[in-house]
Amino acid sequence: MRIGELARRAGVSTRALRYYEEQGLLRPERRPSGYRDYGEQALATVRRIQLLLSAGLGTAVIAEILPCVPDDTTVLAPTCPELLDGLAEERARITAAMQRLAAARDILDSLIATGAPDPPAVRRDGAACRRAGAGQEM
DNA sequence: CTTCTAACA
DNA sequence: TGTTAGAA
Repeated sequence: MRIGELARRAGVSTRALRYYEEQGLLRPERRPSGYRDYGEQALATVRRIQLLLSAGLGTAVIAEILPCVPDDTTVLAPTCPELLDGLAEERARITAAMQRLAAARDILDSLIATGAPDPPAVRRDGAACRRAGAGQEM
């Protein structure tokens, strides 16, 4: 199948499919026309890539994991031991990130609790108060 | 009409 | 990632 069909069936953009290829996650064949030609198994592969991406893994890690997984598996079957170690490390990174975010939230909580603007927000410089968080990209 | 590459937002 | 130009 060509890229458009795979994109529709997998629910991803053609842009993503070309990107996965660039990252070494997919290796479609080429037709004489230069068009990419994907096999049926590509659909399962893309689904696995999506699953791993949603697990927070980077394309580099996924590129290592994919070849360890049997093509016929619905999702991810029990895999190689060294792979499990890598996944455990990823889990640890997520745990660490959660703790950093929790710490950041605690600081914001204290700032919010402290600044009860009963006496209307008065600023000596008379400048306008900007809304905190504006332009935050999350 | 579909895809390709490359590049910009 | 989305999008787009220009070519096939």
